[in-house]
Amino acid sequence: MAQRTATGTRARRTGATIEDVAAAAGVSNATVSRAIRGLPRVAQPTRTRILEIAKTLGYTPSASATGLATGRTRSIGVVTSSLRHPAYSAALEGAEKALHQREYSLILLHHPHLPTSPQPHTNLNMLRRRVDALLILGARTLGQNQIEQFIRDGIPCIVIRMHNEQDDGIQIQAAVTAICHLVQLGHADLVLFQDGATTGFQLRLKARGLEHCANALNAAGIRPREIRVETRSAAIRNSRKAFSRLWAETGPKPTAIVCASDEIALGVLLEAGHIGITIPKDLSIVGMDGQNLSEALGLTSVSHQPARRANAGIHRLLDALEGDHGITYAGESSPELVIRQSTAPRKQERA
Amino acid sequence: MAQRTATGTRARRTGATIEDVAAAAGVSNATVSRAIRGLPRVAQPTRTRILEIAKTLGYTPSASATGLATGRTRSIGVVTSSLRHPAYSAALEGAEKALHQREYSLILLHHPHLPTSPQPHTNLNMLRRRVDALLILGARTLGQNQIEQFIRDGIPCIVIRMHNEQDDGIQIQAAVTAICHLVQLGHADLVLFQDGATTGFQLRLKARGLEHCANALNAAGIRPREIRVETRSAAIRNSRKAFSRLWAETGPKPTAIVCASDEIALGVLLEAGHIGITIPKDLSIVGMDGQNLSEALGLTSVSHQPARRANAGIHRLLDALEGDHGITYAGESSPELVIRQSTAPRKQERA
DNA sequence: CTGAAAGCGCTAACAA
DNA sequence: TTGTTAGCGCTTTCAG
Repeated sequence: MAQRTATGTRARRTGATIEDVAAAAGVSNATVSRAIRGLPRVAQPTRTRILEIAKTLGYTPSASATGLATGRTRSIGVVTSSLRHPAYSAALEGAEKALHQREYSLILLHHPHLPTSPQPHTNLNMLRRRVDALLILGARTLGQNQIEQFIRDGIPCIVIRMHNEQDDGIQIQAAVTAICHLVQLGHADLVLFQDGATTGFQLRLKARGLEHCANALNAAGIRPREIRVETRSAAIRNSRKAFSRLWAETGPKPTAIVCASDEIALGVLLEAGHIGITIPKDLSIVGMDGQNLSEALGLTSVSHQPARRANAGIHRLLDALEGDHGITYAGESSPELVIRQSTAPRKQERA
Repeated sequence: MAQRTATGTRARRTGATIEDVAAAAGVSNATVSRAIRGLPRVAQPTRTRILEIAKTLGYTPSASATGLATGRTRSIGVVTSSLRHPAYSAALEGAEKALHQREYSLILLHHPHLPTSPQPHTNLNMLRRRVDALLILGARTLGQNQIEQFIRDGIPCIVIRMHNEQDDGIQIQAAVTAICHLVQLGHADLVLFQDGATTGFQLRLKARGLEHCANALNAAGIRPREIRVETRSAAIRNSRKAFSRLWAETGPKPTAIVCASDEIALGVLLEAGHIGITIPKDLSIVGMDGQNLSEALGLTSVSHQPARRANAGIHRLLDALEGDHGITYAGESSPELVIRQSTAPRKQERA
């Protein structure tokens, strides 16, 4: 029997220990340990008996003890700069699923990055001896130095870039995907409703080494107009206004619009409904990274698949951890187009 | 010096231990332990020196070792049935904040409840010896038996009810709040856009012991009409249709609408815009539990404040844990009305 | 195939 | 004020 009377008052009611199981089964705790974890050197009948007794006693190994003995906590930290943004939630869900499946636990840390003041590594320290590895949601969530610090401490890190960040390596791909879809539908007069922060589309194409893409568009005579929507506050309202203004302009109306976010798309949708424009007959709209909203609205959109990417990230992390090799850098999965009801071929009536 | 060469191959690079600090400071590890944790029986100069050395060495206590020694993991499990729903995200955020502030870590578990098949306590077991307590998001997330099981094991649990559940104890309060607001604005012809699952409003009032409320409404000649919107799929679209149908009816139009969810409100808003109804001049709309969306839309709404409630729940849990007393059952904070731009006094033109 | 024993890093009496 | 010591519950050699 385990001598449950700790050294004083620190007795805390705790479940059965490995010793209880060992005693009940008439074997040593070493054998129980092997049996429970499915390790080889245990006779089949012994194993069966032990497992049964363990179940009867409701035995669950103590994470702390295992952790102390093995040096691994079997838990992974997930650091995110947002819990409200749907894309981050999706990523979190993807990570949770992978972790749960592989029987790791997920330690969540919300670490919003205030643009001002390079806040010190606040309670990131808390993670140091608590997790085996780190999944970081958002490229700007942790500083490069902090990440290197962790890695130096033997904690592997993977960063999942999110689309709403300055670093638009993903966003630009998504825009290209959306445009391709529209061009295939015959649209030529496109306008891009961009997030206020981003720089010119054509410029970004080139910066990303996608000149061929820019050239192709030019060759086809397609030169998307760009409109900046201030999204810091009241994205929806600003988007409505921008669309209203656009539509009031003289000259030919665009036949398709690509929106840099769900909010922007919603604003366009609302105003279009108000003006009496029928979607997608009169106008095609593509949203971006549509989570719940664009599905509910029937909005065609291109998704960055945060859930899938975070999921894959966790698997890479755990593979590295368990295989004792470095992290493998699988190619990021590219944005995926989900076609719903807001896009249609261009009207050919008076072509 | 800590003898870092473990019993064989299990050497895993790990940071400085308490012994390293003790050796460097020329004291025993017991003293270091006291110094670091701010316990009393340490001389001030010694403490200062130790702290400094600890910092230099980058010492962080091992959670496993502390856990094993104290019997408490200093981490709390948060079980949620949804990571996508904004209200759950908000609750998660609230919980995370409280936990972080009190230097606990949050172990996240996603446990969607499939209505079918009473799934066994899957990997809930994983939590058993990993957390000191449990915060459960959603009344239907865990079975009563599972919760009792945990409590029997010495793991305190608190359940945070969420508004989108059958148990509408909160939802009904919210509806009452919304109606009061509208009545004060002079509205008398209200309609409730309800979630498909819920039962009659008046009935629920009575079931909740709110007869006086029902009576007051009757006395004032206010008898809200109720419309069920199927929200299982395409809530927004269904809500649009329902509103469109309502408006096409002959007879007097309602002057205000209470919506049981954001999606429903959005549907109404979209269709109202389409028909050419001006909000709030022609029609007042109140949403529910508006997270990001209703703010962006300028929708007046009543919030269940999941973040605040989860936050408070965590604090109660930790107080109980640290004070070694039971959980105190503070009254749930009631729904809060947030007035934005979608409600206005009833037009008095032809009264 | 099984057991004995030595830790993992920290805490908390108790003694000094 | 500080040190000594005995664990916390589990893993993992190394011997049987």
